[in-house]
Amino acid sequence: MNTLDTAKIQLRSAVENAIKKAMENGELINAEIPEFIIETPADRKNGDFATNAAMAGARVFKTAPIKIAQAITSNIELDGTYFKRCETAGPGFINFFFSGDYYAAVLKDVETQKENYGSSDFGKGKKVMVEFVSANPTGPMHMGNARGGALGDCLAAVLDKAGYSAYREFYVNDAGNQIEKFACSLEARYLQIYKDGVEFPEDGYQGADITESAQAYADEFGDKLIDADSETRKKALVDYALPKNIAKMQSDMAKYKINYDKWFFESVLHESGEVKAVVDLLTEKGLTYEKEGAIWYKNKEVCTEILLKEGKTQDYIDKLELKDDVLIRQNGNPTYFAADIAYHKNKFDRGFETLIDIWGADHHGHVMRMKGAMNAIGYNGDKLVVVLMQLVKLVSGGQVVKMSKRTGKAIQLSDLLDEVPVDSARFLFNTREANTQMDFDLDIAVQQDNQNPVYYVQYAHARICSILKALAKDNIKPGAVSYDELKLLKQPEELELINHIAEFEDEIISAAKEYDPTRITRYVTKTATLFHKFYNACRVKCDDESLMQARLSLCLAVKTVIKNVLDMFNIECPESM
RNA sequence: GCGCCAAUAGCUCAGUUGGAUAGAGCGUUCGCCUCCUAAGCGAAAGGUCGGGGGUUCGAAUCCCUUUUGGCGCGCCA
Repeated sequence: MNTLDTAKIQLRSAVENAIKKAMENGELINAEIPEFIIETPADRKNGDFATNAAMAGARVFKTAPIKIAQAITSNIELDGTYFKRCETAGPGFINFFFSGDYYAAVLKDVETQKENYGSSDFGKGKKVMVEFVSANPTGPMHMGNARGGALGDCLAAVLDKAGYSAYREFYVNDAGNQIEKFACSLEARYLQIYKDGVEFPEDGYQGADITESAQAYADEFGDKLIDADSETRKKALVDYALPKNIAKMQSDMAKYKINYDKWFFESVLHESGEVKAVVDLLTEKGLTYEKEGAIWYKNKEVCTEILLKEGKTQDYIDKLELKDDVLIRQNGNPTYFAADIAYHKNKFDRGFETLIDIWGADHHGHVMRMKGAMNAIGYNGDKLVVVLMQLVKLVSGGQVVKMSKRTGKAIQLSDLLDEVPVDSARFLFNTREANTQMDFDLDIAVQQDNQNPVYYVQYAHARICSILKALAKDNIKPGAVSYDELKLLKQPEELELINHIAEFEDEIISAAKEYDPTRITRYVTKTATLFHKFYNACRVKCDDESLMQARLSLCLAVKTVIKNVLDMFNIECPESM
């Protein structure tokens, strides 16, 4: 239990006991203790914690909030807690102020836990899979994949820190319709090298990468496929181009410092019969039917049931115009949806308790039917969490950048990594919540200065290291600091910084609960800000040796927090800049 | 047409289960190194929280309605 949580629990029970005591001595009428909250006021001059207990109790106690607040404060016992005093304020808030023991205890926590500070067993070791990026291997990765990569990787890191066992997976769609399209596109581009008037398929992939792959094959193997039959030709081209594309994705992800536990190939699901098996399973459950030569899944029926359970009206459901989905096409090939059901079943069967998918927001229409399908085959759809990610626009000089200056083609992830330092990209993509449209400012990302938040944070760390070095030169080393010495930290900048450090573990847990790693980049940026303020207000190197040791201890705590965040996110944490 | 997401300072965005005078960065203006890294800090200016209703002690936050933008409603993935 961290010090902050301990303090909250102490406070809640102190308030409840005070209410009971006030009822016993007749200052309040007998009633059930109302539900109340304990929160951190926006303005710290209103206390370190505040409760609305008096206002919340106005009705049951049939008394004005201010009078209830007075009854509580006159009966409250704060001895033995991390609080030194309380006061009533405003419309009936009761504000509580930490004692010096609290701040000292926080710093001792950090000192004891070091690289584990911020970690918790909140997740109880549960296995969680984060599947992210999963870009189509028929073409290069784009900006959206860059955002998804940073968000997914850092979300997994946050989950680990919060006590889950996170697993990173990339789903490679190396089968199905898009591979057929890929093949036809490659074939057309290949033939166009040697013949005039070869038509490009209407729904083919237009990208220059297809032309380049066809050309690369031609450069290496010449025109030997011209007279081959189409199937042989397409297979040869795909067998040549697809592994290259996948290898490129793998090297790009490695460059982006993302290490997947597994690259899962869709083709495996087809070869193993899992796709067919899941269709059979749905059929056994009476959830499929044949129509026009295809096998359909009763999506409307399944989703309607879910929505009714959620309390939605039939009228609402009717308006949605839910449709059924094809699982096996007229031509006998399974759809992406069929394979995706099999894939998610496979994930659950591997023992993952929660599946987190990071998808582009353009797939949101797919969420309900996927959860429904999980329910339909006997799993819990609520254990599939889909984090939707809105589009990202690349901006430079206030203008949206659509093309790479260097290549003149659509911006790719590899172009981005050529221009922007990896740490900068990883951090900046984690400054905006997934579900908001985002402008990625190229100008800021390439700057190695104060405008770039990642450098701002790193600078705070380097500054601390510099202080330590400067003091070491004078033979001053951080030593064992006593509680009493730590209580010398009384400046507002010192206390605000310690308050913030105390919230680290809770912040990680909140980020894990909300599947939102972006909270942590904001948290660590605030940590840096508060440190810089402290640095300007208080000198560490000073004549009072006890105070110096206390401040040194605070510096070390900040250093630990920043390092723990940057290490967690796989971002460099330099000792000098 | 129906649905999902968004709208907060000039710009980019925070704002916790409804709480006290709505915040930060950038930009603008003015300050701070004889002293541990000025890649830093302080101050000023900047707001109809898209509009309108409602719920209540109290709303940026919850409900209804409306406007504007992004996205989705395939035998595509």
